[in-house]
Amino acid sequence: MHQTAIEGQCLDDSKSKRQQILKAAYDVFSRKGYHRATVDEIIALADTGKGTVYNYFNNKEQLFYTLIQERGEPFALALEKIASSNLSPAAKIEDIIRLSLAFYIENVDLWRVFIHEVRGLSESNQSNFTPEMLERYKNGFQHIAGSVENVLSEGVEQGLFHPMNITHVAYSLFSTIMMMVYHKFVDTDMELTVRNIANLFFHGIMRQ
Amino acid sequence: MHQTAIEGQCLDDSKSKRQQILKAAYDVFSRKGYHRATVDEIIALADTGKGTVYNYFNNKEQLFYTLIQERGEPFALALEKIASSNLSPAAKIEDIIRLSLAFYIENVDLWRVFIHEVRGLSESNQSNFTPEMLERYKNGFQHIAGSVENVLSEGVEQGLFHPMNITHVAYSLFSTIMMMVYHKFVDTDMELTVRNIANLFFHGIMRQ
Amino acid sequence: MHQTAIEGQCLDDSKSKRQQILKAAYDVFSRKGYHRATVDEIIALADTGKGTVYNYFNNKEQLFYTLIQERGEPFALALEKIASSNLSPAAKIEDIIRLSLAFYIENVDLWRVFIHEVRGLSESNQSNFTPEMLERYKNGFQHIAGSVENVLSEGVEQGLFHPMNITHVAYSLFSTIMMMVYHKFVDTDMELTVRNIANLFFHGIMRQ
Amino acid sequence: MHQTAIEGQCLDDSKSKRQQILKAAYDVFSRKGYHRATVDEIIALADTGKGTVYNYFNNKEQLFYTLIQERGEPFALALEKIASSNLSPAAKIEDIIRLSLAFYIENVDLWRVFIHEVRGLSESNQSNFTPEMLERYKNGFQHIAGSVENVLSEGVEQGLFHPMNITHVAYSLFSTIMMMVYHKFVDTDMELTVRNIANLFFHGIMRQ
DNA sequence: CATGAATGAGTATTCATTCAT
DNA sequence: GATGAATGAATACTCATTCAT
Repeated sequence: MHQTAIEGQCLDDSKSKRQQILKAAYDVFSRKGYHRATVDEIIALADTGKGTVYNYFNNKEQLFYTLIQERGEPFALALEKIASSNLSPAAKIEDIIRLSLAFYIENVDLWRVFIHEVRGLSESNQSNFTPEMLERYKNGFQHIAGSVENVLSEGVEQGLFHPMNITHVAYSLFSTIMMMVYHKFVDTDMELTVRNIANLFFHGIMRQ
Repeated sequence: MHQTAIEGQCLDDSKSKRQQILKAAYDVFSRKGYHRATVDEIIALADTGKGTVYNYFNNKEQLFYTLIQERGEPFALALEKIASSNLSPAAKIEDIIRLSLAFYIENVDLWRVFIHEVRGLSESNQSNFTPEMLERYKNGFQHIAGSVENVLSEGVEQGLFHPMNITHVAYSLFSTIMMMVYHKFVDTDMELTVRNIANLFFHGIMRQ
Repeated sequence: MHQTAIEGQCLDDSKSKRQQILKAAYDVFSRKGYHRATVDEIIALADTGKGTVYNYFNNKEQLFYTLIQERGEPFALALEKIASSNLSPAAKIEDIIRLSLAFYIENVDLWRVFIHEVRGLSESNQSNFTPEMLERYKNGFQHIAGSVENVLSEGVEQGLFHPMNITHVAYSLFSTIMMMVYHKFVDTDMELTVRNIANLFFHGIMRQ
Repeated sequence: MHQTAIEGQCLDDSKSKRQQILKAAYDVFSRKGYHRATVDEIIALADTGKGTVYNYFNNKEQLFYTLIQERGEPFALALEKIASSNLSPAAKIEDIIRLSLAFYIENVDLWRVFIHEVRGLSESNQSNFTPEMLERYKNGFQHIAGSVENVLSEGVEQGLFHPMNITHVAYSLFSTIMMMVYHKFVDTDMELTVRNIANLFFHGIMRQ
């Protein structure tokens, strides 16, 4: 288990232990869901000792949420960047669809677990999440949906979109995107999928 | 708990035992999710003995899926009835939205659990489900979505709807409906919600 | 593990499971102390399944305190009976010494563990002890010492004993008794030990 | 934590490291008892690294017993000095009571832990204690009690004290002293407590 | 010498399932 | 059929100890 320090990669070694664990945890949580995932399986995959996991994470729950956080934050930031860019609202929506598809394809299993498990974890909070952080997590992609709402709002103001309940519509878009990934409906040509979703979302199914 | 064995009510009793268990199971599974739900809590609520559960159901898993089946089947049948009615495709879609909203409102928690759990079923199949049953469950609302696909198909043929991938669009509709319920976005005036969803689905967000 | 129900002792069987566990727990706790004692060893000795322990007791801690309670209560009652009898104070003291010696000889190891562990268990109270009960336990033999205090008080009032701090003296007597047992100083002729302790306690070491 | 290795203080430093650890260990063992005490907490208090502890002590157990030894030896020596002084037996006893009270007040928590833990040492002897050392420890204050026995013996020979089992009586005295400290019965005016104990010990409770 | 990251043996506890009554 | 006492496999987590730097 102790690395026979042959090569000179020792510098990032300690850093990589944590990364190894996170990577393994991602695998196992995605495949098994939160409850069926066992720490034993994670350490077997991470090729590490059981105690090491608990050196880096307080408990299974925190390991899980660290994973979510590390994966979700860059995505949320990228979304915000699109929303505040100079593109037209319609172009922004297309970009958002494209980015979201890519993100969910990468994280679909973990995200599904997250969306499911985040309920029912409020009380048993021994993790060191501040209540605010927990709230943020509990709202799931609410934070993420915010960016879309801004774009929709912008489009309505410019008279490009119909008046609407922007929150509902934003969530509708995301639910469709997640569903497409979830059911493996995404074409190998992702651009095609982007256009299909955008089309449905922009013009609906009805002729004229 | 101990039946004061007067008489005559035995038939009723044994029948209702099963129903009591299913009702209790619905409550507990909905509130706790599959893994956090315990047989102990279910029998406490059902006011029955632990062994009795195993007289009617092979195991916890089968109890869960029996629940799904008993709740889902009437819904699927009602959908089929709408799909094969004489209404216009658009009117059918509206009826389907209305019916589905009502169904998910009634079953949101259990269904959420179901959608989640059905994934982890492939690997550890110690249950006595035939592969076909499993397949049917794994497809989740596939059966249900079929009815919508038929309506969409009909609309496209009649030139009322744009050409589209009917499967994708059908699932998109359902994902939006479920999301609306899931996030408690449904108005007290349900009819308003029905119209909003139908509007978005028929005409999209874009003006003109 | 399931008893091949040959004989007709089935009636007290369920009762005896609990008793088997308590007996085994007594053995192990006495020998190993609270922390070194393992549930595994207890069940091995009790010839029972691990779950069975948790059917009867909430956790290791409660198992331990149940033991203490079941052993200590009869002793406390017997002491009270002596204290409120018609004997002379001196005769009561002798009876108390005799009874206490017998009790500690029987329970020395468990009691030593108890006296030690009772500190530091106040906070982690997930057991279903009421705070009052816990307080009673925390005070150790305070309850028990009360009976002796009453007898001493009586003797002082009758002018038989010197004025004294009755609490301190009562505890002194018990500490001597426990120490005698603890160090296995008790003669095979217990009556001799009783007289020796009583002599020291009544007249001290100094001539005249 | 990281020594800014200036110089010259290395000798002092390494010496004080050991002392820091012993001091911290005393604190933690006293507060938590042997089992609940963790090496992690000790090093946090000692402001040192985990490995350092194992440079100076073979293991947790030896750290504990080193502590006992370093604290107990000066006390034992002081007792011997009193015993072999020119004072009268009664005056020696009073001095011994005074000294012992002071010692136990200072070390009550650690000593309580020690008295308790010394029992569980026989079975699992993976420590590097020689059997003789172990025996010495197991006898607890036997070494200490020896001094009192000598004084008692002296008093009996001089016809000042009743004939008695000197070992039992010596232990009785110590058990009372320890109990007084243990239960925080010691007056702020310690001299009063000394006199009370001496009185009880010399003359007993009975009038005449 | 000092350090602390890595380790894994050891443990309490849970809970689905069985089976004798 | 109904029951629930008994069961033990499964699992998260702790913490003393090691060893490469």
